[in-house]
Amino acid sequence: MKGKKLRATSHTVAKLAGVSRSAVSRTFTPNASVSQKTKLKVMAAANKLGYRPNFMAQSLITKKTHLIGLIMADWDNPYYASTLRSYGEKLQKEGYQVILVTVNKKSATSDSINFLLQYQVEGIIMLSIIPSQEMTSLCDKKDTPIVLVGDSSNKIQICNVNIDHKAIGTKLANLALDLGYKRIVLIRGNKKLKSSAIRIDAFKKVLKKQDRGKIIANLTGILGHDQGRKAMKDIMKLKPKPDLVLCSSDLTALGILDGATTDFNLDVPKDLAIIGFGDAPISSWGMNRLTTVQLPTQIMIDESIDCLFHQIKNPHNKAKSIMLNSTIILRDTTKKL
Amino acid sequence: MKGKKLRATSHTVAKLAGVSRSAVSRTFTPNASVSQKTKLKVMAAANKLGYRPNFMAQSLITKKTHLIGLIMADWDNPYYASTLRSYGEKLQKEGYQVILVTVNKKSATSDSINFLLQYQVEGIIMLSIIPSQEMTSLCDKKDTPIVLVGDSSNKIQICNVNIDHKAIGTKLANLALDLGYKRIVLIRGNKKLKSSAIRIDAFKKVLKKQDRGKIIANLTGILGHDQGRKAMKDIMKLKPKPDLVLCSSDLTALGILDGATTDFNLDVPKDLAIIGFGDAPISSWGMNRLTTVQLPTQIMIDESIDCLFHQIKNPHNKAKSIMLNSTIILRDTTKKL
DNA sequence: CTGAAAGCGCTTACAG
DNA sequence: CTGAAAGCGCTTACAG
Repeated sequence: MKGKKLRATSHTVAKLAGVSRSAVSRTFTPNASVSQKTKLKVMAAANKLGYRPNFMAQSLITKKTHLIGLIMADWDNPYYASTLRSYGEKLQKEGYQVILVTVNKKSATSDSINFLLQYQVEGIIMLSIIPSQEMTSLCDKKDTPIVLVGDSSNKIQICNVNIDHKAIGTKLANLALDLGYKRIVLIRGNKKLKSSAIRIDAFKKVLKKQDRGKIIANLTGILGHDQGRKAMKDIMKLKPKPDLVLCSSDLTALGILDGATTDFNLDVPKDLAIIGFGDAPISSWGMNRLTTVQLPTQIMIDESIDCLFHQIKNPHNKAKSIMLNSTIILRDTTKKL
Repeated sequence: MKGKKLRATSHTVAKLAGVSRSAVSRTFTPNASVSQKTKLKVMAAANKLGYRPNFMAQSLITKKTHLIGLIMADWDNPYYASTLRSYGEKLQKEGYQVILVTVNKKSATSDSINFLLQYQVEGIIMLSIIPSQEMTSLCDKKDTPIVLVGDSSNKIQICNVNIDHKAIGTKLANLALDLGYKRIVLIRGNKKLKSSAIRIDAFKKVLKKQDRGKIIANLTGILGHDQGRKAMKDIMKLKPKPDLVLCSSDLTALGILDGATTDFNLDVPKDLAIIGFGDAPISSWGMNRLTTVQLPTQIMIDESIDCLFHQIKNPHNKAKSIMLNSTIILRDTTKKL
């Protein structure tokens, strides 16, 4: 007779403790009006039965699920694990749990949002998602706050926390010119990402304005170490030969670096300079020493959470976007100034 | 007058469609008995109102939340992002969503489990968690299946999917001896992890049995690139000097490698050989080329999900643990055979 | 401080 | 195929 023991409910506990269900509920509600005496009785019964309130039932009444949806694409990024961890820890500290939805770029993000809304999440954070109008109107209908981290879209009214890509593009161009680079290759991943487009536009604008330096190739669809290393083969065929490769990700840059040194025996930065983006931990390890752009990751996380909570607490708040500064870290894959 | 529009419920939809709430419910239940005609009416109303069933309310009746809890520690591992992604994708494909709980080693995992149980998760997967009796008895009380991935414990009756650490420890020892290494340093992270303890025991046993080779240091509490690189300084002080460092993680091994080559100008593997564990992507990049142990990561993920679903479907199933084989990958940080 | 009652949004026998 | 009713496990006015 290993019959399934019924799960303890407030009813069971109330019966055992000899009180009403209300009393049980109050015992588990902070600052509710219960006498110490009944509280103790209820606790004893609850412990005996292994009872804890059912959040699902609770949420039906309180309208609070304490659930935040996190939608992530672009998983190839090495610092995504730590980003995710930070979100998890911060959100947990605030008393929220995260429902994680993974999305490959092709799949419909709208479906994920719909799913999350059915779980009555109190807010949604989207990382590296290319936003669409449809997605946001979904959340609008349900009054669920949403914040987009890492890509912007002027067409969409949505709270967006992002790097100031225009500024960093300009900075990068000035650096490249100051260091004397003249034949530049641009490499990035998904060209639909607004962020990199903005950065590159700003970069180009500086070259044009100063009438120095030239972009001899503008490669897209290349992301990660292996694709970078492979792309290096095509880059070697270019003539004139480039003197700088500017990447949209550190991993890609490290692939280029590997290709250049291991496959083609180039001297970096003498024969070819490389600049990454993101300052992944690996980029500063012993032999890599990549010049790159350091992102204020922790600040982005904090700001996006603040932004979300602000919307949760003030439902009729307008979407206020936030722009963050990033810094170029000079290491060994570029010439010294 | 931007009054909050009330969320659509089955009631609202029913009224608009001119049918009963049952009809609405049936429309959203696959294979329920509804006529095409009412279904269409309901759908029209639902779309107009932006209605979708509330999962929380639904779960109260169906006893299904389609939620799986994922508890992770040990986030420093670089392949954790991809592991997480795989879990997410596979689980989503099966119609489940994941609630992610992050845990630092110190914090009480029991609390996380309690939390997840309150959300009525249908199962829990724990990654790199050091299990305790308390945790499992919690799940037991609620009849919630749990599977532990990546660490075992003989004291605990729990479904465990893990590498056969004894076997790989033996293999590693035989390899080390075959390659002629004699003065070996062992490095690992948390010494409470049963897995590495088992591996090391098996390793030692071979040395003892063959009466060859010697462990000249057994370092614990060292995990990740930076700590590895730092540990290399202590290793250099050892005498006699070691000829092999065996690490419990690729990242640590890469730190050792960086320390050896960058900080101490050693020739790897001539002056010092290094073996990692895990075969992280980085380990095979251009300049690293680390000899390491390749783990059947995808199989572990698949097996652990299968194991969980099996328990969900057969509630009275015994916990059957699974042992997986791993393979040594010979690259450039050890001598050739 | 306490309990009976109503109700959150849903599904599921039940009777028609 | 359809609807009225009961009920999932909880909380929250309400009256005492």
